[in-house]
Amino acid sequence: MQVSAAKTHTTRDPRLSRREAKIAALVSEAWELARRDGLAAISLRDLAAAVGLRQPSLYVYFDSKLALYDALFADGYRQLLTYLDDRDYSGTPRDVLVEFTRDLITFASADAVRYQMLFQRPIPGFEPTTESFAFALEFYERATALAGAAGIRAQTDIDLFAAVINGLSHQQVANDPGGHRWADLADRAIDMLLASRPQPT
Amino acid sequence: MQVSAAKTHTTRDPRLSRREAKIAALVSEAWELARRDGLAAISLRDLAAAVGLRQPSLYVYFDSKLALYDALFADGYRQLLTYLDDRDYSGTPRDVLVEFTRDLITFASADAVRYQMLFQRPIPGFEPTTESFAFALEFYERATALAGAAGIRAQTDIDLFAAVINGLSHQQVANDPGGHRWADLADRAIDMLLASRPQPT
DNA sequence: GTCTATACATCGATAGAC
DNA sequence: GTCTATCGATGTATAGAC
Repeated sequence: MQVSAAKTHTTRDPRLSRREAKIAALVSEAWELARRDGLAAISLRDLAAAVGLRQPSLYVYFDSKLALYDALFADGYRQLLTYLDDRDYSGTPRDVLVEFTRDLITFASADAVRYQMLFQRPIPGFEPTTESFAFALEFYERATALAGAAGIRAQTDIDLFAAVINGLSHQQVANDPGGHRWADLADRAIDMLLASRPQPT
Repeated sequence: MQVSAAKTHTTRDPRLSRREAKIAALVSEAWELARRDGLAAISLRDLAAAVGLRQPSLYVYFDSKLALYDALFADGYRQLLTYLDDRDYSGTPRDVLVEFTRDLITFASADAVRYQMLFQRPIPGFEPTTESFAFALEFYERATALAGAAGIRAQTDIDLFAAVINGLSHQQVANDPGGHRWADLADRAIDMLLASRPQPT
């Protein structure tokens, strides 16, 4: 958990990789602070202190506070994609979709603040950059691909699917953080979604 | 919209009611500011200026900023309950539940910030007082009563119902504010929920 | 109830030395 | 790349006159 990479690609340049390691440490500490005080309440002074720097030194690594949020956004989605990579989905498309749903709820439930950042956008004035948003798109493509394989293809079907996944995750995070009360409803939820399609495949 | 009452009961004392009118105006202006800058970014200076006061004068009406948030929380639920009161639900329990769901999504969609305050709790450190939370409980009782009448009574059924309603509202607010793309899915959502119960009534 | 004045903390960001 | 020093803004809250 919380393992992060500052960039997608690796590099051999020792100067660059040291910089990236520092950025990764800053991002990791920022998650820590956000879990303690809330995302919006992260203070650059606290963050700097947590890694043994003074606050102005952070501007070497982030142009602004919004740039830090952008790094968190990208990092969160990178964590999500890695988490999904590490799972191997087997079985019928229906079973795969159930597993995927359960995993997603579990991932959300493991870190409320991260869930907030990825799916609720609670920072007024923050919009992810195109680069960071690409990770979000990658996730949505994977999700719709799995749903499509199980027969959820019409736009209204996808809308309803998205709403149910989102609702389950939210209830899990808000009312039973770290638990699995709503994650356990994943199979029922998928079955009812599949059964509700106007014209079955 | 945004019509608010500072207290549930009315009073004949002209001094008290003037005070209440002022509080209501402050709450209404606070919603306005929150829609502009976000809930967490409400500034007491701005709020005071918006009603022709100086910032310290607000402390005559609210003991602290959290007290203002508490007033907003209570006001939002009062708006929701009033909104539901004004609708007359007729037909089968299933039809009533569909209407209720649609209304809820519409209400949420009409004001993203209000939705945030009532259902997402985005202010770190803010917890509603028992008095204000009573309005929330009143709402949840009405919702579970309507769901129960349609046959949603088991805890897992209620959990799934809550997740679906919540997910539909969230998607509506986040992706189509003011629209009805997810509100239109209410009847399908209710039917699939009713059909998914392990043991039908 | 409203005001002025102010205390006091915290914040993001910049300038410039080293 | 890191630092000290500091700016300028903003924030909540209180004291005390009127």
